[in-house]
Amino acid sequence: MTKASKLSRRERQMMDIIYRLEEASAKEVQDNLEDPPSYSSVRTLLRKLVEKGHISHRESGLKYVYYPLVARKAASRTALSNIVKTFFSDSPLLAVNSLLDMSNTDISDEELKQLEKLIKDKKKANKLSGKNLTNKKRKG
Amino acid sequence: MTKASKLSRRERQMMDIIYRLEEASAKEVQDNLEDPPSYSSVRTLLRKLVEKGHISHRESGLKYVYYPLVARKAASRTALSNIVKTFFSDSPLLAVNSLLDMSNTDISDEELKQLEKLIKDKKKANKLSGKNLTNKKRKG
DNA sequence: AACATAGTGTTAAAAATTTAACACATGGGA
DNA sequence: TCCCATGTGTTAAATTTTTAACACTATGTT
Repeated sequence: MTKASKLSRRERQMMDIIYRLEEASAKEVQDNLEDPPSYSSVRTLLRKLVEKGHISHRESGLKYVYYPLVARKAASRTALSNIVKTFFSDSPLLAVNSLLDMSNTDISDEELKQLEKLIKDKKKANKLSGKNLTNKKRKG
Repeated sequence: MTKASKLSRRERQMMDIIYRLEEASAKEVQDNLEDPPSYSSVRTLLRKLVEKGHISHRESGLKYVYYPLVARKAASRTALSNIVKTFFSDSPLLAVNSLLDMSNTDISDEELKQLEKLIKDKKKANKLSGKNLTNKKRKG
């Protein structure tokens, strides 16, 4: 029953665009929509998203620029979490696995090194908090 | 313009449930919906999803059991790919990072080891295909 | 000043989604 | 056999979503 789960199709598309671009004018949103409706329609929907509290806008010169009210990071976590629930039996690791698989040639050695470092850090954190006895799941 | 992106709100919710449960009867779908509508409504929507080619059903005893026509794995990749585009500037690695962060205490040392192995394998694959010169991105 | 351009807000029609009412089928028990 | 519980399919009303028409404001240009 998350907030995002109540978005209609178009609203969802628009939110995605705004998140992707960080912020966007009505025109930009329209340009990025598939099967874009009229400019007028786009503006109406944007206003609706404002009313619903999903986005806000500031004036930038003559026009409005819209930006999400829930920070990108938080929103991305929610989105990931939902996918993990839906497709990966609630196991983030399985999702990571799939991501690495997917992006096969897209991950350079450089990046893999970074990732290894990240994992080492996690291990360290595990040791410190002494939670690595077997397979404990916290945070229910 | 993906198939899934055309789903309406309810349809999306239902697809998620079916993916999560792998397969589900109308009753199960209804039970898992938030603000569930009448049984009759659920069935109508399910039939619509069948018509649109998103799911199919087989008879199981007296009732129908519905299952997705796009395999879970493929669907999950599409979903992840969209999130990566929307929230992680198209970088799978950033998404992995976030997943590891998110699930902080939920990943055991055991799992981290598995992950390390996974990464080693990737590195090996990189070497074999000789794509690790600097930071090449393929698959545009 | 008159006009064109590029914005905005309001409102309502058109289309799609969502819901449920009704009718029919089958199996099990009184 | 007759009824009840639990399924299904068809259809249409209710609601929400989507779209665009229209009216307005401000800026820059001739």
